[in-house]
Amino acid sequence: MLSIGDLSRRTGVKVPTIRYYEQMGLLPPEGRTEGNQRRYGHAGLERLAFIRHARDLGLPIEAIRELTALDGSDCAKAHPIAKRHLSDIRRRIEALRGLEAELARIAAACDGSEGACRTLAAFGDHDRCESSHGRS
Amino acid sequence: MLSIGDLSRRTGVKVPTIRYYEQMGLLPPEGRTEGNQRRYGHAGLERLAFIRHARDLGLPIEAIRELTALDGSDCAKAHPIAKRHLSDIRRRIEALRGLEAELARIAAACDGSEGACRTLAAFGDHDRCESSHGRS
DNA sequence: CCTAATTCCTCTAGCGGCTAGAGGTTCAAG
DNA sequence: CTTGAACCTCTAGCCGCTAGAGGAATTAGG
Repeated sequence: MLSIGDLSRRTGVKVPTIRYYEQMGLLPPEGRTEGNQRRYGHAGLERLAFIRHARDLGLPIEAIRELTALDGSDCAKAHPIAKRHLSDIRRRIEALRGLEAELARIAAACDGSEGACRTLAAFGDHDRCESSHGRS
Repeated sequence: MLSIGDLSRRTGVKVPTIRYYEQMGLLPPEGRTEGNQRRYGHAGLERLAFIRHARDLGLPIEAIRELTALDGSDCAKAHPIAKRHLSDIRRRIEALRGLEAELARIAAACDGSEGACRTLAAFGDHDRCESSHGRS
C-alpha cells in the first residue's frame, strides 16, 4: 500500500494536487489507515498516471471525469472526447502561429540601430498583422 | 469624451474588463463626470487598443504594465520584453505540436471497428509518445 | 518503549484574468 | 419631469492548482 507521498514521488504529481484530484472526484483512495491517512494500490497509481497524462494533453478536469467514468471499454464515448480535444488543440496551434509571426515582426522592428523605437508602436498596431487573432 | 460603454463598443473589450484594467493600473480614465462616471479621450482609446493587442499576443498584465510605464520611446527596454515573450510562444507551440501528434494517435486508435477499445488505453499510455511533454 | 523527525490530515486563502451579479446612482432621450 | 438605459462600487465565482496554519499520525533510531 502506498501513502500519498509515495504516490507523489512515483508520479511526480504534488501531494496537494493529488488531494485536489480526489476532491474533484477523479481519484478516490483505495482506503484509509486507522489514523485516517490515504492508502493507494496499483490501480491508484495507474489512474493517476492516466489523469496526469490527460492533463498534460490539456484535457480539462471535466473531460477526464467523463473518461474515468467510462468503465474502460466504452470506446464509442471516449473517441469523440479525444477528437473534440484534438480540433481544439489544432485551433490553439493556429492562433499561436499567428501570434508568433506577429511577435517576430515586433521584435524585429528595433533590432537595428535606427533612430526611433518601433517596438512599442508595433505593439499597439493591430492593422499590420495579417492574422486576425484574438478577441475570442 | 467617451463613456466606458463607448470605449467598450469601439474596442470590443467588455466594460468590467476595462474597469479591471484600470484596477490593475493599466488604464486610468482621463477624468470623471460630476456624477463620478469615467470619461476617456483619444489617448485612452489608443491605450486600450495597445493593452488589448498585447493581451491577445499573450503578454501577462505585468509585462504590459512594464511596457506602458515606458514613456513611449525607450526601445532598449521594450525590445527584450518582446523577445522574451517570443521565445515563450515558440516553446508553447512546440509543446502543443507534440500534444497534437499524440492526440491524433489516440484518436486514431479506435477509428476502425476493431474489437477492443484502444482510445482509453492510449490516454493512459505515456510510453508510446516520443515527445516528452508536460510535467512542467 | 519512547522520543523526535517526518509525513500526513483538514481547512482556508491566494494566484491570474477576467466574468457575473446585487443594489444603488446618474445620465440622456422624449 | 419621467423613464429606462447605462453607469457606479462591491463581492463572489471560475479553473487548476499552490501555499500555509495548526494539529494528528507514522516511522526510524536509540
